[in-house]
Amino acid sequence: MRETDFVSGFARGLKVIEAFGETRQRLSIAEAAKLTELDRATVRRSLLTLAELGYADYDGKFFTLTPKILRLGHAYLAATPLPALLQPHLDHLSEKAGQSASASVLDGTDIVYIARASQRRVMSINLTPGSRLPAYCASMGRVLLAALPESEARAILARSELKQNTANTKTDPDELIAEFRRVRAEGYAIIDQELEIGLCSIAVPVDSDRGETVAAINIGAPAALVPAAEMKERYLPLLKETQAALRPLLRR
Amino acid sequence: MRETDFVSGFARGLKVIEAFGETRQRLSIAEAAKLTELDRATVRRSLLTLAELGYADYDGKFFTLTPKILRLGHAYLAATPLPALLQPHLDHLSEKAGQSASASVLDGTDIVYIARASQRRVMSINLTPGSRLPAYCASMGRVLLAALPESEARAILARSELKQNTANTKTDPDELIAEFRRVRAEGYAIIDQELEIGLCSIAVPVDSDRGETVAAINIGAPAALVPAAEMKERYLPLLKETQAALRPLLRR
DNA sequence: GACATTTGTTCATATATCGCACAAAATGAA
DNA sequence: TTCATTTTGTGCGATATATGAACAAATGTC
Repeated sequence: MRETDFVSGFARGLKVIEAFGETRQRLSIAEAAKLTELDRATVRRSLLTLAELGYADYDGKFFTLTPKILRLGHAYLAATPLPALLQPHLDHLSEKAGQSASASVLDGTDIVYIARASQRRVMSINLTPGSRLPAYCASMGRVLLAALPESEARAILARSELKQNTANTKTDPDELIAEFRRVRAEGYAIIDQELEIGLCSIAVPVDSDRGETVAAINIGAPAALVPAAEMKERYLPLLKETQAALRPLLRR
Repeated sequence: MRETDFVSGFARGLKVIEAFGETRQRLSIAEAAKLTELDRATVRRSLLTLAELGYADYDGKFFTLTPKILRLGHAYLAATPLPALLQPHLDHLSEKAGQSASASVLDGTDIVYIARASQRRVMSINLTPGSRLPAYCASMGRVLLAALPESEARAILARSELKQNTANTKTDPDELIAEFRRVRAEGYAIIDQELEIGLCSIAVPVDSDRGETVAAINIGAPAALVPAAEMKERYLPLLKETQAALRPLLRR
């Protein structure tokens, strides 16, 4: 790609949108400039552009994103066949298991939820399509990382912030790589309260008919109800069933 | 705003992202140019920029969005307190009613779902945060339009594609405006299979402590289980209860 | 209230992007 | 195959944007 095939004003604007997040619903020009490491004048122009287009509101001091910004992410969810294809299977899976079922794909060091059928809330955080979790400590993340060449998985771990979320959280890269090998060999990953106390989950890969892993699906359950030791016998058969049902549908 | 406070390259890029949607998961440069009415060279640069940043994949012929694009919409969902604040109330509402409960806001002629607690699937389409429905034929849409000055509501109707989805769908602007008056007076809207055969829903506004309508919440139910005539007595008290609980939480 | 900081805005100019026109390549029909 | 049509890639002049400094305004501190 040539130098001139890159629209830096566009790239800068996207960076500004991403500066909003978590606890940052309102950003001043200076704050956004600091977060994006762009010039204040540049950020100001991007924010005013967003406001002009209705993607942001501006009260003269702070900018906030408007729901119109959801059109952008929705373009993906509506445009990609995968979420729509997975959804009915997750519904079925969730009903049979009596627990929440989700599907996700990898984006950098995170997994991104692309579909979900929730039974009840067991996590402190609310997961919806678009939600992100660190891959290294999520069951679907383990499955997705295990599907990569080991060098790539290691590179992603190197870029990850390996936080000790709970006493159970594995944070040693070598230990994680070993776990990926086990996941590859046995075809599933189980997380026992590594992300959040009280939450267990089990995941399997979703493979296309060519054998490429295109996503992961999981079932999450409260540890109080379903001890980690029981996750496998209770849910793995259901997950495998769903996996098998999906495979012929995924032509690549 | 001055002419030079607008980054047209950014605006053009956002338009390109929105060109993806519904049945358009893969776009060639020429297709995207047609949809956006932008110059091919411009669209090409925007698409290559998206690809370079990892927001899109490019196989040399077609571009597809990647899940990274969800970061943009997620910036809103994570940044805005409203969805997180509503979610537990929707969970509670949904459990008490035994039906799906949702919350939405207005974006142009559409309502946009910002939170949802689903019990089981009753609609043919899958609704998640970011999903959009035409406002004129959705219960939450009626509530949100009713909250606007009548001239504004009429302007939105004029821009809407008033489609006859079912035999029940109201499409006459005057009839709709009259219905908005009733909604304002009585404080709720009921939809009896106007969007989809077999689906009823009832919605109320979510008002801030200053009395501004900031969102709408609803309960949807299969018409076979809950006839429209029963929606009010069964669910309106629950909705009103939730509405009252939310009001003091919404400081503006 | 006065001072020091931070923030927002403007401006001139160097730089990058746009859209056109044309070239090259791919596609499809006969 | 050939030819027509469509699609994609590229060079260039005209136009729009980014930059960083300077200034103005607002904010915070003592």
